[in-house]
Amino acid sequence: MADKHLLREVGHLETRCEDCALFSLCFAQDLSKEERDLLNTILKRQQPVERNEHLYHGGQSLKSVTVVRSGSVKAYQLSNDGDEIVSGFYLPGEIIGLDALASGKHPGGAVALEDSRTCEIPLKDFIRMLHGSPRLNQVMLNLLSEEMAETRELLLVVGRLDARTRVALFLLTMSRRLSRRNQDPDQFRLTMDRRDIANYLGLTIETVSRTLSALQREKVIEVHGKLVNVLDQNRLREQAAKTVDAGQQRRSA
Amino acid sequence: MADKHLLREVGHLETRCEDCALFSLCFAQDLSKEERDLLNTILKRQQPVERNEHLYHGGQSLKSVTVVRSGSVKAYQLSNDGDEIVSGFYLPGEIIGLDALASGKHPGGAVALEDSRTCEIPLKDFIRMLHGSPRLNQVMLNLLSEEMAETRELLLVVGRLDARTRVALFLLTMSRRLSRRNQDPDQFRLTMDRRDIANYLGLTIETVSRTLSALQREKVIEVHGKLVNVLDQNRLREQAAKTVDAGQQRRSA
DNA sequence: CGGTACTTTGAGGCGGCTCAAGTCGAGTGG
DNA sequence: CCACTCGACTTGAGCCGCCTCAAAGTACCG
Repeated sequence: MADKHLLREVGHLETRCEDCALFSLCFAQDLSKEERDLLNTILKRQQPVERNEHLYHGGQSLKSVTVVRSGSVKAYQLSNDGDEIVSGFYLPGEIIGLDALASGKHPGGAVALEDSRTCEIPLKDFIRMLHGSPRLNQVMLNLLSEEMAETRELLLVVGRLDARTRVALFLLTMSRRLSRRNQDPDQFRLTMDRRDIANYLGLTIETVSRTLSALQREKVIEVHGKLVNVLDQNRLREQAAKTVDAGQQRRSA
Repeated sequence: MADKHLLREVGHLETRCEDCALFSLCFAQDLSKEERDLLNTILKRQQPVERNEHLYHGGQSLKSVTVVRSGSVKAYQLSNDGDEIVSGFYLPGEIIGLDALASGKHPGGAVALEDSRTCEIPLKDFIRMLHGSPRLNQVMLNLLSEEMAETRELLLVVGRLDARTRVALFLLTMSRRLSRRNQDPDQFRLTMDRRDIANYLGLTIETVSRTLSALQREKVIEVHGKLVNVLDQNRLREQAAKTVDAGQQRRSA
């Protein structure tokens, strides 16, 4: 705990956004030089979050705009009956909790999947920046509608694709996102457990596990717990592209 | 066609936003008086759209911000394999195609489900207003994140609930939305066909039909083609609230 | 009225859920 | 360092809901 507070202080002293390794992935790159200078003075960098620690809870009011600096974060909502619905996973460079921008209240919660760090802009400062910068507004609208597109994509995946396709798509997406962060696209560690994956994909734990095993049997991937080794990108892509057609579902259209 | 052009002209002459019957449902109510005065001068009112006519196609660039004035509209996206994915239905007072605000290009298309009318703000004018009005920015962010919340809701519905619950929720939602527009919440006409409903809910036509029939057999509703008569709001709500638990799915959480 | 598109209804099969045992792996205490 | 434990993951058997395929019924429009 003492450590933590120490680190929070140290954060201020760190690099400027322009020098951050994640700059090319961060929304800060879309700002003008002046805006970034301002940002550099107010940004609280490298805030540590422990594994399983909440960044915020559902219903809580938005305190700051948060970018994942390292580690990974799970976002979820609660259904009417209190079930957790995993709505997304966030990797370094991505902004968390944008959906609270409008109402000022987080519709769901966010938890660190591993020890992580974040950069935070206090809401007050952020709002002030928003008022002064049409460009920042544009950037935010962009981010929101990007996330919108992603959610729509997930809608398609979760509602209409068979289990094998969902899992394949999940692996591919993770691979792609991780590789943009300088990790090996063919060998990575999933930071979330099977429960979270299943929940995210709208499947059961058992089905996810079985599907992973099947893909391994077919030498498309290798799995050892959270470690994934993609043996055959192409065939994995095929699985993901089958989109529908096979199993059930299709008609419509 | 001649008629149509005539009407487009006449549109300009109509009422001001403040006098519109839909004012309380329209985003215009959130603007300041000055902003609204400006809006009144640039808004193209009551643009007619024929049944099955497209408001825009996927990939097309955003020409104007559009509010449904009367009738109803279906929004859809195309999946990789060209399947239609119905992403929403829009009723009078609702804004269409906001998800194109960021990129400037519509990710999907929109078609009128019946002869309808719209109010349109040419994009140029709208952008100009955005630059001059932090408030309008806020309103837009609000609308976008509202739509985000809705899509997330749909995600839950489509991915995790059984057919009966999905259909019940759909009916309830339509009922609620229509009643806010001064229509009888217990007796209404669905403007979309079974195919669209099924697609929207991630089900097949047959399943939707069977479910409606079942609800009718149980005297919860009465259906005659597109006409729906809710006989027992409470029991319909029960069906929708069962959320999961019954059939399959649940675990997670 | 005949055609076409939409809707309903039925029979059957399959994917994924449920329930129920394992197996594995990391952390703990003897 | 090993035995133990507890949670995470895997695997299997069986069942159920929804999809598929097929055909009949119904409404709308020329």
